[in-house]
Amino acid sequence: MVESVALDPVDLDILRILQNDGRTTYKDLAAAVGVAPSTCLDRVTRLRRAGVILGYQLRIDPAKVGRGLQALLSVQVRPHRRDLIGPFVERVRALPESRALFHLTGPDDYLVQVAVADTADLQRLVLDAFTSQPEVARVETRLIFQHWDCGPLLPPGATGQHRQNGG
Amino acid sequence: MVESVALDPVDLDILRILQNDGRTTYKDLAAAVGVAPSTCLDRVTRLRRAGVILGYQLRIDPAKVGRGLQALLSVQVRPHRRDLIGPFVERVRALPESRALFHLTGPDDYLVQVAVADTADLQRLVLDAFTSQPEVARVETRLIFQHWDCGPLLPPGATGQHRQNGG
DNA sequence: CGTGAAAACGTGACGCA
DNA sequence: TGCGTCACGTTTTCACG
Repeated sequence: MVESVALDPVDLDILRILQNDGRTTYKDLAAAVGVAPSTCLDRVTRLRRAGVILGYQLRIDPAKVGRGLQALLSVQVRPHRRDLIGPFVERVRALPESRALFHLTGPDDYLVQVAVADTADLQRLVLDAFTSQPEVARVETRLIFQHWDCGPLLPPGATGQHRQNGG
Repeated sequence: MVESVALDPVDLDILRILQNDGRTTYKDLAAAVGVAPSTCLDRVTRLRRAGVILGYQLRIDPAKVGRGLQALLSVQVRPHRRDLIGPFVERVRALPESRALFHLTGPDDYLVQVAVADTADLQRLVLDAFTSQPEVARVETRLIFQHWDCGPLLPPGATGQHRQNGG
């Protein structure tokens, strides 16, 4: 089990700011959280080594790059055995249309978020990459009308409320 | 109206690299795509103004900040009227546990991805923030065993027109 | 779109509470 | 032990060809 890392209020502030703008300079970061730039650098380096910070990612508007339609595919993989679901997961992850993949409890084993050009492109994807596969028992397609990325993962005002469990 | 922007191979290369590491320096970017650093800066500035680049975001390991459990909530909002779904969306977006929110076709109107500490926390969230609301007709909770963020949004080898028949 | 220069920044070493 | 001050190498960024 992954365990929580002890995070100072300073760490939380840094994470919160970097979530809104990952290219914030250490100088601005330092001014915002009230410490020296070198301290910020030290904190960020430590957070990255601790695995709290996984990376910095660019957010792109899918519609602007010819992927104006998004959908969710609920997929049943039957039989649900390791030797089948492993390759299935890898194949789905390798699709350029895939954006996210969830392994879930419940009757629908997997949920795949895909971004395509249009409905014809979606049909092609479902037929060619999913229903044509022998291990795929069922696919249910739902279009995404609208999609919101919710705010920062850290609670906005919880500087210090975080459980700093010693073990 | 959202429209695809004409993207050079250079633009696509830049986007692809920045998606893997949003803090890549313009110098490294320039060396990777084969243009001058100032040109890279110009391209990125233009892409940001065109709305292709939405922002730079830090990726954080939820488990490391006390959010080791994730779930998907399928929510029916009835009646499905604007005056009800507007506030519902805003309320869900404001929850610190919310990570993403989808408005979908099909019987389940909304899908909410949440990150919580444990099952007790999840139960509290479902009861207090969802089933207690009058407009929420039904909530179905599915735990997320595993979650994959899929590769770059741009097709890996499509240096050219982004409208390309993949095979 | 590339070149070059100036300003700003990242990034360590060192000293202090 | 952790933080701040300082200095240097690098990067960003702009005007110009």
